[in-house]
Amino acid sequence: MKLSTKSRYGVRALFDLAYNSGSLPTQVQDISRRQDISPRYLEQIFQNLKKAGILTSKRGPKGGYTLARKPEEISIRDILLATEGESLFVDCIVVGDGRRKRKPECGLNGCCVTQTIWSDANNLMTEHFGTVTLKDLCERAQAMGLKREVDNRMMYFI
Amino acid sequence: MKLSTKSRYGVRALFDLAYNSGSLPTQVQDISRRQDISPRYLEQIFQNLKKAGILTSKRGPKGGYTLARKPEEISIRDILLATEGESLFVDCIVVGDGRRKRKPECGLNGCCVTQTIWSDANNLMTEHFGTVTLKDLCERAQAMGLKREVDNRMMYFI
DNA sequence: CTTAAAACCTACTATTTCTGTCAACTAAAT
DNA sequence: ATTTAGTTGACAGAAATAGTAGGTTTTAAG
Repeated sequence: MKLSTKSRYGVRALFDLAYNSGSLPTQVQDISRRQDISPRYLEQIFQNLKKAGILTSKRGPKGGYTLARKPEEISIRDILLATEGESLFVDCIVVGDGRRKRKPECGLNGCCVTQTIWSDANNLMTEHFGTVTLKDLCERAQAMGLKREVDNRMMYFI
Repeated sequence: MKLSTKSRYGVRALFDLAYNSGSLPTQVQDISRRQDISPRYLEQIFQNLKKAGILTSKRGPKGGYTLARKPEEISIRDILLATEGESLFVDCIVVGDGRRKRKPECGLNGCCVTQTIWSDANNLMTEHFGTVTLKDLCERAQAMGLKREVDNRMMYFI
């Protein structure tokens, strides 16, 4: 069980957005270049993140994407929810409000012992990822001495 | 990111072994029947678990598989290590003694901020799964009132 | 010694998921 | 009007997963 690239790229891209962007929207191609992710593919990922309410977009010249909330209000959990779905590990557990049912998968639904382990693990991870935000990532990056890219659109105004 | 069936079946099968077996070896076909897993597929999974030192086997008539250690000495972590490999979540982190290198995956090796999150999560899960053993599963099963199957090989001796 | 029951090994196939590309379309700014 | 950039849905190649199959070896029992 590995995270899909949608999750890994998604987190990287959102971090990039939080770390390198000012108040202006950032284009997919810039993030794509900095993070070395196929721009077309990144567009797809960003669509999901937009649907999930993590990103907002602006079309046209000088358009691009912006974080919908402040970095400290976007957790890894939020991102994974958009890219991986409700439950990590297995599909056969019912999570949250239980509106969406999952495929039963095995006949022993409800009385399956192993289900409880995956459910516990899922809760643990959800809780953990809920406490890590984009702001934390930015702080780590700064502590590691990661360079911010100068916004080259500013050049025109100098 | 979902667990592979090898992991889920593996845990189920080992639990079954711990819960339903006496001192005699248990055949793949019995576990397969009780847990509704394809016997041929289960054989493959058991080979890995044997290589990992979790199972021992005996060939020939009245042969089968036995747990290599006591149920309280086999953790979910041990099982996942055999079925999923060293690291959950991502491949680009170096775990353990570092003898086995992973594919770099991204150019930013070593100075990647997001890598640290997956690494943290991996450690957390490893720690957690390390504390849950087959014995715990058996206790949960008993608490849930799960019936043990009578070993029908005993019938002949009545 | 023969037979049969079981694990063991290797290869193959089908299915699904992942990853990425393409083309046509729509909206916004100049 | 034109250009820039996001939107959408379809689609294709690659890789991983899941499961099947045939044959071999070991061993207990008759």
